[in-house]
Amino acid sequence: MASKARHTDRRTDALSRERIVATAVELLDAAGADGLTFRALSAELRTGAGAIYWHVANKSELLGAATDAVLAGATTVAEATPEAEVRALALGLFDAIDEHPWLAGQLAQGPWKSEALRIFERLGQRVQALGVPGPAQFTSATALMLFIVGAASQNAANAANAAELRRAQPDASRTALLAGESTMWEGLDPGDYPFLHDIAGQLREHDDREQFLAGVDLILAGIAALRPQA
Amino acid sequence: MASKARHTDRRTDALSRERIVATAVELLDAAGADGLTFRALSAELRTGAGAIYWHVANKSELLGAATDAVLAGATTVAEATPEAEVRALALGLFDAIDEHPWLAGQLAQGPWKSEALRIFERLGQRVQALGVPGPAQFTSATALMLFIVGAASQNAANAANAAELRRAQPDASRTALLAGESTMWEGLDPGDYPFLHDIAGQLREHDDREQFLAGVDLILAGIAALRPQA
DNA sequence: GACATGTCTGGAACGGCGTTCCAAACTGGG
DNA sequence: CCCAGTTTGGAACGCCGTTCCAGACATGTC
Repeated sequence: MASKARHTDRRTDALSRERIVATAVELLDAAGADGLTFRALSAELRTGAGAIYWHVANKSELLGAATDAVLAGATTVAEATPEAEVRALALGLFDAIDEHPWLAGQLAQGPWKSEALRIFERLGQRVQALGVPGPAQFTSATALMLFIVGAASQNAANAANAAELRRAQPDASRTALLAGESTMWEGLDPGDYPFLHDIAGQLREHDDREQFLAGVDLILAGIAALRPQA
Repeated sequence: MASKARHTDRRTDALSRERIVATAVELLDAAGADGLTFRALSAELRTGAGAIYWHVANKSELLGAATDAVLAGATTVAEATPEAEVRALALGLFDAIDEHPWLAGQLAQGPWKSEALRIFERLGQRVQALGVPGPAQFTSATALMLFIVGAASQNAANAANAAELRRAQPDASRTALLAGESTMWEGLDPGDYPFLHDIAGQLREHDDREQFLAGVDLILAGIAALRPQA
Protein backbone atom coordinates (compact mmCIF):
# COMPACT_ATOMS: atom_id res chain seq x y z
CA MET A 1 0.00 0.00 0.00
CA ALA A 2 2.48 2.63 -0.97
CA SER A 3 0.74 5.62 -2.48
CA LYS A 4 -2.88 6.30 -3.16
CA ALA A 5 -2.62 8.53 -6.20
CA ARG A 6 -1.78 12.08 -7.17
CA HIS A 7 -1.59 14.99 -4.84
CA THR A 8 -1.65 18.64 -5.51
CA ASP A 9 1.86 20.08 -5.60
CA ARG A 10 2.46 20.76 -1.98
CA ARG A 11 5.74 22.49 -2.48
CA THR A 12 7.04 24.60 -5.27
CA ASP A 13 10.29 22.67 -5.33
CA ALA A 14 8.53 19.33 -5.13
CA LEU A 15 10.47 16.31 -6.30
CA SER A 16 8.67 14.26 -8.89
CA ARG A 17 9.39 11.23 -11.00
CA GLU A 18 9.36 13.39 -14.13
CA ARG A 19 11.85 15.87 -12.71
CA ILE A 20 14.11 13.03 -11.61
CA VAL A 21 13.99 11.32 -15.00
CA ALA A 22 14.60 14.59 -16.83
CA THR A 23 17.65 15.35 -14.70
CA ALA A 24 18.87 11.79 -15.18
CA VAL A 25 18.72 12.28 -18.95
CA GLU A 26 20.69 15.51 -18.58
CA LEU A 27 23.40 13.77 -16.61
CA LEU A 28 23.53 10.85 -19.04
CA ASP A 29 23.83 13.15 -22.01
CA ALA A 30 26.47 15.28 -20.33
CA ALA A 31 28.73 12.55 -18.96
CA GLY A 32 27.70 9.25 -20.49
CA ALA A 33 26.40 6.11 -18.85
CA ASP A 34 28.81 6.47 -15.93
CA GLY A 35 27.69 10.02 -15.33
CA LEU A 36 24.38 8.95 -13.84
CA THR A 37 24.93 8.48 -10.13
CA PHE A 38 22.52 8.76 -7.27
CA ARG A 39 25.01 11.08 -5.65
CA ALA A 40 25.30 13.31 -8.72
CA LEU A 41 21.54 13.19 -9.08
CA SER A 42 21.09 14.15 -5.43
CA ALA A 43 23.45 17.07 -5.82
CA GLU A 44 21.79 18.30 -9.01
CA LEU A 45 18.35 18.06 -7.44
CA ARG A 46 19.59 19.46 -4.14
CA THR A 47 18.22 16.58 -2.13
CA GLY A 48 19.30 13.24 -0.67
CA ALA A 49 19.48 9.77 -2.08
CA GLY A 50 16.59 8.55 0.03
CA ALA A 51 14.22 11.10 -1.45
CA ILE A 52 14.99 9.85 -4.93
CA TYR A 53 14.44 6.25 -3.92
CA TRP A 54 10.98 7.16 -2.76
CA HIS A 55 10.03 7.98 -6.37
CA VAL A 56 12.16 5.41 -8.19
CA ALA A 57 12.71 1.77 -7.26
CA ASN A 58 16.36 1.47 -8.33
CA LYS A 59 18.88 2.54 -10.92
CA SER A 60 17.78 0.00 -13.48
CA GLU A 61 14.23 1.33 -13.43
CA LEU A 62 15.55 4.87 -13.67
CA LEU A 63 17.59 3.99 -16.74
CA GLY A 64 14.55 2.36 -18.28
CA ALA A 65 12.46 5.44 -17.64
CA ALA A 66 15.16 7.66 -19.13
CA THR A 67 15.28 5.44 -22.21
CA ASP A 68 11.53 5.65 -22.66
CA ALA A 69 11.53 9.40 -22.16
CA VAL A 70 14.14 9.92 -24.88
CA LEU A 71 12.70 7.34 -27.27
CA ALA A 72 9.23 8.81 -27.01
CA GLY A 73 10.46 11.85 -28.90
CA ALA A 74 11.95 10.20 -31.99
CA THR A 75 9.16 8.20 -33.50
CA THR A 76 6.64 9.73 -35.90
CA VAL A 77 6.79 8.59 -39.49
CA ALA A 78 4.78 9.19 -42.65
CA GLU A 79 6.37 8.31 -45.96
CA ALA A 80 5.30 7.23 -49.41
CA THR A 81 6.22 3.55 -49.29
CA PRO A 82 6.71 0.98 -46.53
CA GLU A 83 10.38 0.76 -47.50
CA ALA A 84 10.80 4.49 -47.01
CA GLU A 85 9.03 4.29 -43.69
CA VAL A 86 11.36 1.55 -42.52
CA ARG A 87 14.33 3.70 -43.55
CA ALA A 88 12.88 6.69 -41.71
CA LEU A 89 12.28 4.66 -38.57
CA ALA A 90 15.79 3.26 -38.78
CA LEU A 91 17.34 6.68 -39.20
CA GLY A 92 15.28 8.01 -36.34
CA LEU A 93 16.68 5.38 -34.01
CA PHE A 94 20.17 5.82 -35.41
CA ASP A 95 20.09 9.53 -34.73
CA ALA A 96 18.59 9.07 -31.28
CA ILE A 97 21.41 6.72 -30.31
CA ASP A 98 23.95 9.03 -31.90
CA GLU A 99 22.64 11.90 -29.81
CA HIS A 100 22.29 9.86 -26.61
CA PRO A 101 25.00 7.18 -26.82
CA TRP A 102 24.00 5.68 -23.48
CA LEU A 103 20.84 4.43 -25.21
CA ALA A 104 22.94 1.76 -26.88
CA GLY A 105 23.67 -0.07 -23.68
CA GLN A 106 20.04 0.10 -22.68
CA LEU A 107 18.64 -1.21 -25.96
CA ALA A 108 21.29 -3.91 -26.26
CA GLN A 109 19.90 -5.87 -23.36
CA GLY A 110 16.32 -6.58 -24.20
CA PRO A 111 15.07 -4.51 -27.14
CA TRP A 112 11.52 -5.56 -26.29
CA LYS A 113 10.77 -3.23 -23.46
CA SER A 114 8.29 -0.36 -23.36
CA GLU A 115 9.15 2.20 -25.99
CA ALA A 116 11.45 -0.15 -27.84
CA LEU A 117 8.53 -2.54 -28.19
CA ARG A 118 6.53 0.27 -29.78
CA ILE A 119 9.26 0.78 -32.35
CA PHE A 120 9.34 -2.95 -33.00
CA GLU A 121 5.61 -2.80 -33.60
CA ARG A 122 6.02 0.00 -36.12
CA LEU A 123 8.72 -1.92 -37.97
CA GLY A 124 6.50 -4.99 -38.00
CA GLN A 125 3.60 -3.07 -39.49
CA ARG A 126 5.80 -2.03 -42.41
CA VAL A 127 7.03 -5.59 -42.84
CA GLN A 128 3.42 -6.68 -43.10
CA ALA A 129 2.72 -3.91 -45.58
CA LEU A 130 5.59 -5.23 -47.68
CA GLY A 131 3.65 -8.43 -48.22
CA VAL A 132 5.90 -10.76 -46.29
CA PRO A 133 4.11 -14.07 -45.69
CA GLY A 134 2.98 -14.64 -42.10
CA PRO A 135 5.58 -17.04 -40.74
CA ALA A 136 8.48 -14.86 -41.92
CA GLN A 137 7.16 -11.61 -40.48
CA PHE A 138 8.55 -12.13 -37.01
CA THR A 139 11.98 -13.06 -38.31
CA SER A 140 12.08 -10.14 -40.73
CA ALA A 141 11.05 -7.53 -38.21
CA THR A 142 13.47 -8.94 -35.64
CA ALA A 143 16.32 -8.88 -38.15
CA LEU A 144 15.61 -5.23 -38.89
CA MET A 145 15.39 -4.30 -35.23
CA LEU A 146 18.58 -6.13 -34.30
CA PHE A 147 20.55 -4.68 -37.14
CA ILE A 148 19.38 -1.16 -36.42
CA VAL A 149 20.16 -1.35 -32.71
CA GLY A 150 23.43 -3.18 -33.29
CA ALA A 151 24.73 -0.84 -35.97
CA ALA A 152 23.72 2.31 -34.14
CA SER A 153 25.28 0.96 -30.95
CA GLN A 154 28.55 0.27 -32.65
CA ASN A 155 28.49 3.75 -34.06
CA ALA A 156 27.94 5.09 -30.55
CA ALA A 157 30.78 2.93 -29.22
CA ASN A 158 33.11 4.29 -31.88
CA ALA A 159 32.09 7.82 -31.02
CA ALA A 160 32.72 7.11 -27.34
CA ASN A 161 36.15 5.66 -28.09
CA ALA A 162 36.97 8.68 -30.18
CA ALA A 163 35.89 10.99 -27.38
CA GLU A 164 38.03 9.10 -24.91
CA LEU A 165 41.09 9.24 -27.11
CA ARG A 166 40.46 12.90 -27.70
CA ARG A 167 40.85 13.46 -24.00
CA ALA A 168 44.43 12.18 -24.21
CA GLN A 169 45.22 13.67 -27.59
CA PRO A 170 42.83 16.52 -28.25
CA ASP A 171 43.66 16.99 -31.91
CA ALA A 172 42.59 13.46 -32.91
CA SER A 173 39.50 13.85 -35.05
CA ARG A 174 37.14 11.02 -35.86
CA THR A 175 38.69 10.97 -39.32
CA ALA A 176 42.16 10.60 -37.91
CA LEU A 177 40.97 7.80 -35.69
CA LEU A 178 39.43 5.92 -38.58
CA ALA A 179 42.57 6.51 -40.59
CA GLY A 180 44.59 4.96 -37.80
CA GLU A 181 42.46 1.83 -37.69
CA SER A 182 42.50 1.73 -41.47
CA THR A 183 46.29 1.84 -41.66
CA MET A 184 46.37 -0.92 -39.09
CA TRP A 185 44.23 -3.09 -41.35
CA GLU A 186 46.42 -2.25 -44.31
CA GLY A 187 49.44 -3.33 -42.33
CA LEU A 188 48.02 -6.81 -41.71
CA ASP A 189 49.53 -9.71 -43.61
CA PRO A 190 47.49 -10.05 -46.84
CA GLY A 191 47.97 -13.79 -46.60
CA ASP A 192 46.28 -14.06 -43.21
CA TYR A 193 43.85 -11.17 -43.60
CA PRO A 194 43.03 -10.78 -47.29
CA PHE A 195 39.62 -9.26 -46.64
CA LEU A 196 40.58 -6.65 -44.08
CA HIS A 197 43.60 -5.75 -46.16
CA ASP A 198 41.34 -5.27 -49.18
CA ILE A 199 38.68 -3.09 -47.64
CA ALA A 200 40.88 -0.98 -45.38
CA GLY A 201 40.34 1.86 -47.79
CA GLN A 202 36.56 1.59 -47.51
CA LEU A 203 36.84 1.84 -43.74
CA ARG A 204 38.74 5.06 -44.02
CA GLU A 205 36.35 6.73 -46.42
CA HIS A 206 33.02 5.38 -45.31
CA ASP A 207 30.24 7.53 -43.98
CA ASP A 208 28.54 5.96 -40.97
CA ARG A 209 25.07 7.10 -41.91
CA GLU A 210 25.36 5.91 -45.50
CA GLN A 211 26.75 2.56 -44.47
CA PHE A 212 23.95 2.19 -42.01
CA LEU A 213 21.29 2.89 -44.62
CA ALA A 214 23.02 0.51 -47.02
CA GLY A 215 22.75 -2.22 -44.40
CA VAL A 216 19.05 -1.51 -43.92
CA ASP A 217 18.56 -1.68 -47.68
CA LEU A 218 20.41 -4.99 -47.74
CA ILE A 219 17.93 -6.47 -45.29
CA LEU A 220 15.02 -4.89 -47.16
CA ALA A 221 16.29 -6.59 -50.32
CA GLY A 222 16.36 -9.91 -48.51
CA ILE A 223 12.82 -9.26 -47.29
CA ALA A 224 11.68 -8.42 -50.80
CA ALA A 225 12.93 -11.82 -51.95
CA LEU A 226 10.53 -13.43 -49.49
CA ARG A 227 7.43 -12.18 -51.26
CA PRO A 228 5.40 -14.84 -53.10
CA GLN A 229 5.42 -12.98 -56.40
CA ALA A 230 7.48 -10.05 -57.56
CA MET B 1 60.18 -1.09 -19.26
CA ALA B 2 57.91 -3.46 -17.45
CA SER B 3 59.11 -7.02 -17.94
CA LYS B 4 62.01 -8.39 -19.88
CA ALA B 5 60.56 -11.70 -21.04
CA ARG B 6 59.87 -15.16 -19.72
CA HIS B 7 61.42 -16.74 -16.71
CA THR B 8 61.60 -20.30 -15.63
CA ASP B 9 58.78 -21.11 -13.24
CA ARG B 10 60.27 -20.14 -9.97
CA ARG B 11 57.44 -21.45 -7.90
CA THR B 12 55.09 -24.33 -8.46
CA ASP B 13 52.08 -22.20 -7.59
CA ALA B 14 53.27 -19.33 -9.75
CA LEU B 15 50.64 -16.83 -10.82
CA SER B 16 50.53 -16.27 -14.54
CA ARG B 17 48.43 -14.30 -16.96
CA GLU B 18 47.02 -17.52 -18.38
CA ARG B 19 45.99 -18.85 -15.00
CA ILE B 20 44.36 -15.53 -14.14
CA VAL B 21 42.46 -15.38 -17.41
CA ALA B 22 41.34 -19.01 -17.10
CA THR B 23 40.03 -18.41 -13.59
CA ALA B 24 38.33 -15.23 -14.76
CA VAL B 25 36.49 -17.23 -17.43
CA GLU B 26 35.42 -19.74 -14.79
CA LEU B 27 34.01 -16.99 -12.60
CA LEU B 28 32.26 -15.33 -15.53
CA ASP B 29 30.68 -18.58 -16.62
CA ALA B 30 29.62 -19.45 -13.10
CA ALA B 31 28.15 -16.14 -12.01
CA GLY B 32 27.78 -13.92 -15.06
CA ALA B 33 29.38 -10.59 -15.83
CA ASP B 34 28.97 -9.38 -12.25
CA GLY B 35 30.67 -12.51 -10.93
CA LEU B 36 34.09 -11.37 -12.03
CA THR B 37 35.56 -9.36 -9.19
CA PHE B 38 39.14 -8.78 -8.23
CA ARG B 39 38.20 -9.88 -4.75
CA ALA B 40 36.58 -13.12 -5.94
CA LEU B 41 39.52 -13.65 -8.26
CA SER B 42 41.97 -13.09 -5.40
CA ALA B 43 40.13 -15.59 -3.22
CA GLU B 44 39.95 -18.20 -5.97
CA LEU B 45 43.65 -17.82 -6.73
CA ARG B 46 44.54 -17.56 -3.05
CA THR B 47 46.42 -14.32 -3.48
CA GLY B 48 45.90 -10.57 -3.22
CA ALA B 49 44.60 -7.97 -5.59
CA GLY B 50 48.01 -6.43 -6.07
CA ALA B 51 49.49 -9.66 -7.37
CA ILE B 52 46.82 -9.82 -10.06
CA TYR B 53 47.41 -6.23 -11.07
CA TRP B 54 51.03 -7.04 -11.71
CA HIS B 55 49.98 -9.38 -14.55
CA VAL B 56 46.92 -7.50 -15.81
CA ALA B 57 46.52 -3.77 -16.31
CA ASN B 58 42.87 -3.46 -15.29
CA LYS B 59 39.48 -5.13 -15.43
CA SER B 60 38.75 -4.03 -18.97
CA GLU B 61 41.92 -5.68 -20.26
CA LEU B 62 41.11 -8.79 -18.27
CA LEU B 63 37.65 -8.98 -19.83
CA GLY B 64 39.17 -8.56 -23.26
CA ALA B 65 41.63 -11.34 -22.63
CA ALA B 66 38.84 -13.60 -21.38
CA THR B 67 36.84 -12.83 -24.51
CA ASP B 68 39.74 -13.70 -26.75
CA ALA B 69 40.46 -16.89 -24.84
CA VAL B 70 36.90 -18.12 -25.25
CA LEU B 71 36.51 -16.96 -28.84
CA ALA B 72 39.72 -18.64 -29.91
CA GLY B 73 38.03 -21.97 -29.42
CA ALA B 74 34.95 -21.55 -31.58
CA THR B 75 36.20 -20.70 -35.02
CA THR B 76 37.25 -23.40 -37.48
CA VAL B 77 35.06 -23.86 -40.52
CA ALA B 78 35.14 -25.96 -43.64
CA GLU B 79 31.94 -26.31 -45.62
CA ALA B 80 30.85 -26.90 -49.18
CA THR B 81 29.67 -23.41 -50.12
CA PRO B 82 30.42 -19.90 -48.87
CA GLU B 83 26.81 -19.64 -47.73
CA ALA B 84 27.19 -22.75 -45.61
CA GLU B 85 30.42 -21.41 -44.18
CA VAL B 86 28.74 -18.17 -43.19
CA ARG B 87 25.99 -20.15 -41.49
CA ALA B 88 28.55 -22.27 -39.68
CA LEU B 89 30.48 -19.21 -38.51
CA ALA B 90 27.27 -17.60 -37.36
CA LEU B 91 26.16 -20.66 -35.45
CA GLY B 92 29.59 -20.94 -33.87
CA LEU B 93 29.34 -17.43 -32.51
CA PHE B 94 25.72 -17.97 -31.49
CA ASP B 95 26.62 -21.05 -29.50
CA ALA B 96 29.64 -19.40 -27.94
CA ILE B 97 27.52 -16.51 -26.69
CA ASP B 98 24.83 -18.92 -25.57
CA GLU B 99 27.40 -20.81 -23.53
CA HIS B 100 29.15 -17.70 -22.20
CA PRO B 101 26.44 -15.01 -22.03
CA TRP B 102 28.87 -12.41 -20.70
CA LEU B 103 30.45 -12.41 -24.18
CA ALA B 104 27.47 -10.41 -25.39
CA GLY B 105 28.36 -7.34 -23.39
CA GLN B 106 31.96 -7.58 -24.53
CA LEU B 107 31.21 -7.91 -28.23
CA ALA B 108 28.52 -5.25 -28.15
CA GLN B 109 31.01 -2.47 -27.53
CA GLY B 110 33.44 -2.62 -30.36
CA PRO B 111 33.16 -5.85 -32.37
CA TRP B 112 36.44 -5.03 -34.04
CA LYS B 113 38.89 -6.09 -31.40
CA SER B 114 41.34 -8.98 -31.49
CA GLU B 115 39.53 -12.27 -31.92
CA ALA B 116 36.33 -10.57 -33.02
CA LEU B 117 38.29 -8.95 -35.80
CA ARG B 118 39.45 -12.38 -36.90
CA ILE B 119 35.85 -13.54 -37.14
CA PHE B 120 34.96 -10.44 -39.10
CA GLU B 121 37.80 -11.29 -41.48
CA ARG B 122 36.43 -14.78 -41.97
CA LEU B 123 32.96 -13.48 -42.69
CA GLY B 124 34.40 -11.02 -45.16
CA GLN B 125 36.27 -13.74 -47.02
CA ARG B 126 33.00 -15.59 -47.58
CA VAL B 127 31.30 -12.40 -48.70
CA GLN B 128 34.03 -11.98 -51.27
CA ALA B 129 33.64 -15.61 -52.32
CA LEU B 130 29.96 -14.90 -52.89
CA GLY B 131 30.87 -12.49 -55.66
CA VAL B 132 29.72 -9.30 -53.97
CA PRO B 133 31.11 -6.28 -55.84
CA GLY B 134 33.90 -4.46 -54.04
CA PRO B 135 32.16 -1.39 -52.65
CA ALA B 136 29.39 -3.47 -51.06
CA GLN B 137 31.67 -5.99 -49.36
CA PHE B 138 32.30 -3.89 -46.27
CA THR B 139 28.63 -3.16 -45.79
CA SER B 140 27.62 -6.79 -46.30
CA ALA B 141 30.17 -8.24 -43.91
CA THR B 142 29.34 -5.59 -41.32
CA ALA B 143 25.63 -6.31 -41.61
CA LEU B 144 26.28 -10.00 -41.04
CA MET B 145 28.54 -9.36 -38.08
CA LEU B 146 26.16 -6.92 -36.44
CA PHE B 147 23.16 -9.15 -36.89
CA ILE B 148 24.98 -12.18 -35.51
CA VAL B 149 26.28 -10.39 -32.45
CA GLY B 150 23.01 -8.55 -31.88
CA ALA B 151 20.79 -11.60 -32.20
CA ALA B 152 23.01 -13.82 -30.11
CA SER B 153 23.24 -11.10 -27.48
CA GLN B 154 19.52 -10.75 -27.26
CA ASN B 155 19.24 -14.47 -26.90
CA ALA B 156 21.74 -14.32 -24.06
CA ALA B 157 19.81 -11.47 -22.44
CA ASN B 158 16.62 -13.48 -22.61
CA ALA B 159 18.37 -16.45 -21.07
CA ALA B 160 19.71 -14.22 -18.30
CA ASN B 161 16.26 -12.78 -17.62
CA ALA B 162 14.84 -16.28 -17.49
CA ALA B 163 17.52 -17.34 -15.05
CA GLU B 164 16.82 -14.33 -12.86
CA LEU B 165 13.09 -14.98 -12.79
CA ARG B 166 13.75 -18.62 -12.07
CA ARG B 167 15.47 -17.56 -8.90
CA ALA B 168 12.22 -16.04 -7.64
CA GLN B 169 9.92 -18.64 -9.13
CA PRO B 170 11.93 -21.80 -9.71
CA ASP B 171 9.31 -23.62 -11.77
CA ALA B 172 9.23 -21.01 -14.54
CA SER B 173 10.71 -22.63 -17.60
CA ARG B 174 11.89 -20.71 -20.63
CA THR B 175 8.75 -21.90 -22.37
CA ALA B 176 6.57 -20.53 -19.61
CA LEU B 177 8.43 -17.23 -19.76
CA LEU B 178 7.94 -16.92 -23.51
CA ALA B 179 4.31 -17.89 -23.05
CA GLY B 180 3.93 -15.07 -20.56
CA GLU B 181 5.36 -12.47 -22.92
CA SER B 182 3.29 -13.94 -25.73
CA THR B 183 0.05 -13.64 -23.79
CA MET B 184 1.02 -10.07 -22.98
CA TRP B 185 1.33 -9.33 -26.69
CA GLU B 186 -1.99 -11.03 -27.37
CA GLY B 187 -3.59 -8.85 -24.75
CA LEU B 188 -2.51 -5.64 -26.47
CA ASP B 189 -5.15 -3.60 -28.25
CA PRO B 190 -5.20 -4.90 -31.86
CA GLY B 191 -5.96 -1.37 -32.99
CA ASP B 192 -2.78 0.05 -31.49
CA TYR B 193 -0.57 -3.01 -31.88
CA PRO B 194 -1.80 -5.00 -34.88
CA PHE B 195 1.58 -6.53 -35.60
CA LEU B 196 2.47 -7.71 -32.10
CA HIS B 197 -1.06 -8.99 -31.67
CA ASP B 198 -0.71 -10.96 -34.91
CA ILE B 199 2.62 -12.61 -34.29
CA ALA B 200 2.23 -13.32 -30.59
CA GLY B 201 1.76 -16.96 -31.48
CA GLN B 202 5.03 -17.06 -33.39
CA LEU B 203 6.85 -15.69 -30.36
CA ARG B 204 5.48 -18.49 -28.23
CA GLU B 205 6.41 -21.29 -30.59
CA HIS B 206 9.63 -20.03 -32.11
CA ASP B 207 12.96 -21.78 -31.72
CA ASP B 208 15.78 -19.33 -31.07
CA ARG B 209 18.33 -21.17 -33.13
CA GLU B 210 16.01 -21.56 -36.11
CA GLN B 211 14.95 -17.94 -35.99
CA PHE B 212 18.58 -16.93 -35.82
CA LEU B 213 19.50 -18.96 -38.88
CA ALA B 214 16.46 -17.61 -40.71
CA GLY B 215 17.74 -14.11 -40.04
CA VAL B 216 21.18 -15.00 -41.37
CA ASP B 217 19.56 -16.46 -44.49
CA LEU B 218 17.57 -13.26 -44.90
CA ILE B 219 20.76 -11.23 -45.03
CA LEU B 220 22.38 -13.79 -47.31
CA ALA B 221 19.43 -13.41 -49.66
CA GLY B 222 19.91 -9.66 -49.66
CA ILE B 223 23.59 -10.18 -50.40
CA ALA B 224 22.77 -12.54 -53.25
CA ALA B 225 20.69 -9.79 -54.81
CA LEU B 226 23.80 -7.62 -54.97
CA ARG B 227 25.60 -9.88 -57.42
CA PRO B 228 25.97 -8.49 -60.95
CA GLN B 229 24.34 -11.50 -62.58
CA ALA B 230 22.31 -14.30 -61.08
C1' DG C 1 78.27 -17.36 1.64
C1' DA C 2 76.79 -12.59 1.37
C1' DC C 3 74.72 -9.17 -0.73
C1' DA C 4 72.53 -6.09 -4.22
C1' DT C 5 69.03 -6.10 -7.73
C1' DG C 6 65.07 -6.82 -10.03
C1' DT C 7 60.76 -9.72 -9.99
C1' DC C 8 56.66 -10.98 -7.84
C1' DT C 9 53.30 -11.31 -3.90
C1' DG C 10 49.50 -10.22 -0.68
C1' DG C 11 46.95 -7.36 2.04
C1' DA C 12 45.70 -2.70 3.77
C1' DA C 13 43.74 1.53 2.37
C1' DC C 14 41.19 5.03 -0.68
C1' DG C 15 37.41 6.98 -2.86
C1' DG C 16 33.14 6.00 -5.05
C1' DC C 17 29.20 3.26 -6.01
C1' DG C 18 23.98 1.42 -5.23
C1' DT C 19 21.10 0.79 -1.67
C1' DT C 20 18.91 0.86 3.10
C1' DC C 21 17.46 3.01 7.11
C1' DC C 22 15.36 6.35 9.85
C1' DA C 23 14.57 10.66 12.36
C1' DA C 24 12.65 14.73 11.13
C1' DA C 25 9.85 17.94 8.27
C1' DC C 26 5.88 18.72 5.96
C1' DT C 27 0.77 18.43 4.70
C1' DG C 28 -4.22 17.85 4.90
C1' DG C 29 -8.43 16.09 7.45
C1' DG C 30 -11.12 15.75 11.67
C1' DC D 1 -4.52 21.83 16.96
C1' DC D 2 -3.11 17.60 16.60
C1' DC D 3 -2.75 13.07 14.29
C1' DA D 4 -1.69 10.14 10.50
C1' DG D 5 0.26 9.75 6.30
C1' DT D 6 3.52 11.43 2.93
C1' DT D 7 7.92 13.09 1.62
C1' DT D 8 12.58 14.49 2.61
C1' DG D 9 17.71 14.40 3.32
C1' DG D 10 21.65 12.55 5.04
C1' DA D 11 24.25 8.93 7.61
C1' DA D 12 25.67 4.28 7.25
C1' DC D 13 26.53 -0.44 5.07
C1' DG D 14 28.83 -3.48 2.15
C1' DC D 15 30.77 -3.88 -2.17
C1' DC D 16 33.56 -2.38 -6.07
C1' DG D 17 38.14 -1.13 -8.98
C1' DT D 18 42.39 0.51 -8.12
C1' DT D 19 46.75 2.09 -5.72
C1' DC D 20 50.36 1.56 -2.61
C1' DC D 21 54.02 -0.61 -0.38
C1' DA D 22 56.62 -3.63 2.77
C1' DG D 23 58.47 -7.74 2.23
C1' DA D 24 59.33 -12.52 0.10
C1' DC D 25 61.64 -14.70 -3.56
C1' DA D 26 65.15 -15.66 -7.31
C1' DT D 27 69.27 -14.61 -9.46
C1' DG D 28 74.01 -12.82 -10.85
C1' DT D 29 78.39 -11.13 -8.89
C1' DC D 30 82.14 -11.14 -5.99
